[in-house]
Amino acid sequence: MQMNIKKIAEMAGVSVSTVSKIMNNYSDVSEKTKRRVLEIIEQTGYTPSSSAKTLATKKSNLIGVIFAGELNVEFTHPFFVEVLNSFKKQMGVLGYDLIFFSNEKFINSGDYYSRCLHFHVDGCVIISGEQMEPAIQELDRSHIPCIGVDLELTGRKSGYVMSDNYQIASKVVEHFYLLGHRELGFIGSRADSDISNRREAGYVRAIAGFGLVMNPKWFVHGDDFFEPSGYAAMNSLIESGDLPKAVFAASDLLALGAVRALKEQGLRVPEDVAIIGCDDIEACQYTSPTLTTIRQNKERLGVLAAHMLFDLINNQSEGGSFVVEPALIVRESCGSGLNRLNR
Amino acid sequence: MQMNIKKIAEMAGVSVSTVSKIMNNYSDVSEKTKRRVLEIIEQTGYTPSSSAKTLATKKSNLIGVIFAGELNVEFTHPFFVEVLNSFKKQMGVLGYDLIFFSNEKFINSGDYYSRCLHFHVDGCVIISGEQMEPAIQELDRSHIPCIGVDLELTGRKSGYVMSDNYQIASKVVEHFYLLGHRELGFIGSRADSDISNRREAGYVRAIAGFGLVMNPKWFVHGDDFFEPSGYAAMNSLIESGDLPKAVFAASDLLALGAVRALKEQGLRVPEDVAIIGCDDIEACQYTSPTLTTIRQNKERLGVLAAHMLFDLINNQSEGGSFVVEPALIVRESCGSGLNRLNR
DNA sequence: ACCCTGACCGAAATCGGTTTCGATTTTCTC
DNA sequence: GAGAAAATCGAAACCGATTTCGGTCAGGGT
Repeated sequence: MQMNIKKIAEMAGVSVSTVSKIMNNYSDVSEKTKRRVLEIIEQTGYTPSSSAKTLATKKSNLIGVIFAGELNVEFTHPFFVEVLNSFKKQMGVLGYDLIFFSNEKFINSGDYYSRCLHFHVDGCVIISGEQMEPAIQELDRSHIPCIGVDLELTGRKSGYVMSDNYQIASKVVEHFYLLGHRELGFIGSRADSDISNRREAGYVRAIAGFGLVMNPKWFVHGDDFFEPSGYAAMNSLIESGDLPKAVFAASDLLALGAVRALKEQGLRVPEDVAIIGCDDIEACQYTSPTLTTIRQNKERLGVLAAHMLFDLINNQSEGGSFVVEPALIVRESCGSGLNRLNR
Repeated sequence: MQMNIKKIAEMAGVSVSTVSKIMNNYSDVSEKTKRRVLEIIEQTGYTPSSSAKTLATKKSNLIGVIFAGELNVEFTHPFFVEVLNSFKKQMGVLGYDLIFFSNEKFINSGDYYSRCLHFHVDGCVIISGEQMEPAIQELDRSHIPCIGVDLELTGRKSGYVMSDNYQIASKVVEHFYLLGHRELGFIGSRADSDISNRREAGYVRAIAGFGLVMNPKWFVHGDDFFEPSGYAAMNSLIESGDLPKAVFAASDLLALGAVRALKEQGLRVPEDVAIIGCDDIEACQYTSPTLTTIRQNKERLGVLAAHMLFDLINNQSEGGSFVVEPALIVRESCGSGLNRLNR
């Protein structure tokens, strides 16, 4: 039988307010009645209704999760999924559950702000990597605490986490350089992808920094961060007849697609072309050749996002950003640079 | 400024009830006042509070998502992620949002039923593939509509979807058989994995059905459905010095792990050992060799789960199950069976 | 002019909690 | 043992919606 606070109160012979106080650790309840009431709560398996509680307190202990951007990443992108996993776990220990807004109900309207109000979420996390849309800006500027993952939110109650994309790029160039490569190519996502652009900009800068010249013909772009885009991009490079000796792909999936295209044409990785990816998703370890990549600390990104959001919700911070350090993970797709590097 | 129904009513010069009726398509409101009120709602961007609505109606339009089982699959298993993606999309068009319970808050208590009541979810989907835990049974037996994905729920208000695991196994054996293989091995998940066991049972039966003999030494098990387990399992097979000519792995990730182990020992796939996986996750297309596998129709599983749940919620069905047909996808890891088969 | 009928609208109870503040009881102090 | 302080408890307003049911009013029929 479905319980509510009134029934509990009756059974215990106390008032509704007393039961409520007990559930919320008020101090003005005697140990004796507290025990008695808790006993009954235990027996009946009573759980307070979240909607009633939310209605009364205007707090829901719910975090909205938004996958922004045109290409519906949703759960398909391994990088975001891993960040999300870590975020969910951390948010769980902080006492919050996650609610995922479906985009289908409001097709093209994407009115995230309204839905945040609708559900009374205490805060939300926005996962993107693409350009900022108006609907997101509205949220960013609102009073609702928001954390962007790979999305630069600058509102008063907002913050974001991302990896240092410039450092990512410069680590790649350095590695290529030390391995003796001077002809560096790049495979990115679509032109309006903020993250891809940062990596490209950092790459270009690092190339100059090492005194190399960049060849625009070796810079190609796919439609997204997924494997087929990398495959297509590398094929276009191959067809041009002018291949660089080393290619940095803005995601591991792009890199994997590039490798597949190369192999299909009978070209060897790393002997003919060296490849470095980005993210360090699990698959990197299982492919052949295993993929040299830049690791983004996905677990830390998730934990940081959770803590920043928590602080924002509890007014213990004013927003801001956290940029986490990437790390070069040397595997096979660039040759055994290990030996040379460790010398 | 945050709106509520009362303010809207005042601004429009009508009563609260009238506004509510307009929001819910009641017929006893004149076109004129309806237009006037809608105008104001539009201008103010008013969205009704879900908690107040849920409190009053006892419907939340929320679906709880539960990852059951000891090994925290969460978002890490590509198969479930794809089913979930499709489920989320379909549930979205039906007007529902998803809420993910975190396990951390109630460590080891896993009292899913209470949390369903707490959030007033209209139904929930339980993703598993492992054995049934008591906390799930409680939910299954409750009045809350539940759909299991790879989990056999039999309650009065429950149902489940899964692929036909026996057919999966028999398609594998048939394919191996037609390719001329007579020595068939198996790599499964842990012994208490329901799904793995079904596939194994079907495999054993099919082997007998083709008049072959099964060799228990060629049947090994990992700890889960992930890559490292497959790697370890294949290594133990290799170490035994007695390798089958063909191996069916209960998941693609297991299969990929097995391939990696084989390659590491200088063995060739498919020349030395043929491999078939299961699920047809995206990665199958990108590995080398590409992986022959049994495709589970993940999109259909998700859509079916959504519709079954919807019907259950609206009392339009009495539960039951849907078993979807698997399909053999021939790629490289068994050799070019294509030619022989198409003859 | 009167009654009847439908169309339209609103008052008020309700959902299940929280929180304030005053009332009552207990304990303490001298 | 009286009075004050502290501890304990409950009445009632409130959160923002829904829904029932009765009231008002316009217009049509006679």
